[in-house]
Amino acid sequence: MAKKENTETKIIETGEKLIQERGINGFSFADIANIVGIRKASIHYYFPTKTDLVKSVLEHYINHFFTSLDDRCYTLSSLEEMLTAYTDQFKNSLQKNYQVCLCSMLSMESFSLDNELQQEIHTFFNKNVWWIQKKLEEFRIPEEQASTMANHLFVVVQGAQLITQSSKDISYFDSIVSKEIHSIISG
Amino acid sequence: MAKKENTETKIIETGEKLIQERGINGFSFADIANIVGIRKASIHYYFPTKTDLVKSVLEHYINHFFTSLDDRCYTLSSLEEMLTAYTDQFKNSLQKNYQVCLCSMLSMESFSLDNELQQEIHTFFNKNVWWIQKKLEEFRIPEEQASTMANHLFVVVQGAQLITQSSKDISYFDSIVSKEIHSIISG
DNA sequence: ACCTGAACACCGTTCAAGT
DNA sequence: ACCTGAACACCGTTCAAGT
Repeated sequence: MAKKENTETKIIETGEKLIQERGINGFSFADIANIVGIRKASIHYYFPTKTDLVKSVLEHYINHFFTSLDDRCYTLSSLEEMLTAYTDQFKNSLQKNYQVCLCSMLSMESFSLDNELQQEIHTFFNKNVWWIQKKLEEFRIPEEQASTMANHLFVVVQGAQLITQSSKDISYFDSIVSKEIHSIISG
Repeated sequence: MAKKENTETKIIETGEKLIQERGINGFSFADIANIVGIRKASIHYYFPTKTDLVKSVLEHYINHFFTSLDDRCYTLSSLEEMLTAYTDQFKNSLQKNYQVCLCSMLSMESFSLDNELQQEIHTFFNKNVWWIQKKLEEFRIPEEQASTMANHLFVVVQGAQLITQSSKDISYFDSIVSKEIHSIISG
């Protein structure tokens, strides 16, 4: 499937990058306009309000997140590899100018979000925990234990991301996350 | 020591509350001016720029954080009580309109911060881990183990805070944090 | 010492006008 | 269908002017 590089797609991809780096209130339509090469008024033709843009960016992000994760896991066989593939989704973001998971950033800015958006982020978080738990159960870990472990790994990833923002030290993220994965594998 | 309720203090306290709720780019000087009861231009007499205000707010927050924590622990005897006193600092914030730790919010917005501010937040985080580690060592936990546990508890608290922002469910914060404290006490 | 209105370049948003 | 300049009320910041 060829990538459609139309204006709308360029706006969404630019918005995604800017939100992950700066947050919803940390960039302007003028920033997007400069990067995409149009005037800021033109953005409103595709997205009447900033909220509309955020909704499209969120949909694009969530879809890509799980698609690429499942694609990656299809080639893997061990639980450790699959959990690492999961946490690498976040590590790869951090390696792109310390970008954080889109939903992590939006979650901290929930005051600026309407109820629908807050609900979608909450659902994404639940889907994350659910995804990890199902993987653990595939490898014969009992449901209750798998649920606790999944919640725990997810929380650790979120916290490690947040701390990396000020430390700018990705090796701290690596160390804390791999310790967590190891404790799941061996425990 | 009587509390000096002058204009400067009111601006700092209002700024602190607004940053913890909305983030640095989620409120305006007009918001502060309305609450404090002055015109927005007057704020610049005390704080020439928004960065200057954030620096004062940060200093006020960090000082109060460790002072009230140590005051609290002075009356406690068990490790579990002291660790709970630590995590209650964050829980108490969440109970005030889902306010997050000031430095957690600022850390996610590090793009909008100068190097000095980023460094101060990093230092606050290190002080947190250090504080937990010292408490564990006071209760005869060996240094290396105490360091790992301290880092882990801190990361879990940060992640749980972030998730609470979109779930608006403080009992999730409670559950994940108390599970962590219990695993330290019994492990 | 403390406060203010007016001005500046910016922001998101609207809209009538262009192709 | 797609883009734009101009206008609106807002934003942080500056400054000359008030007490």
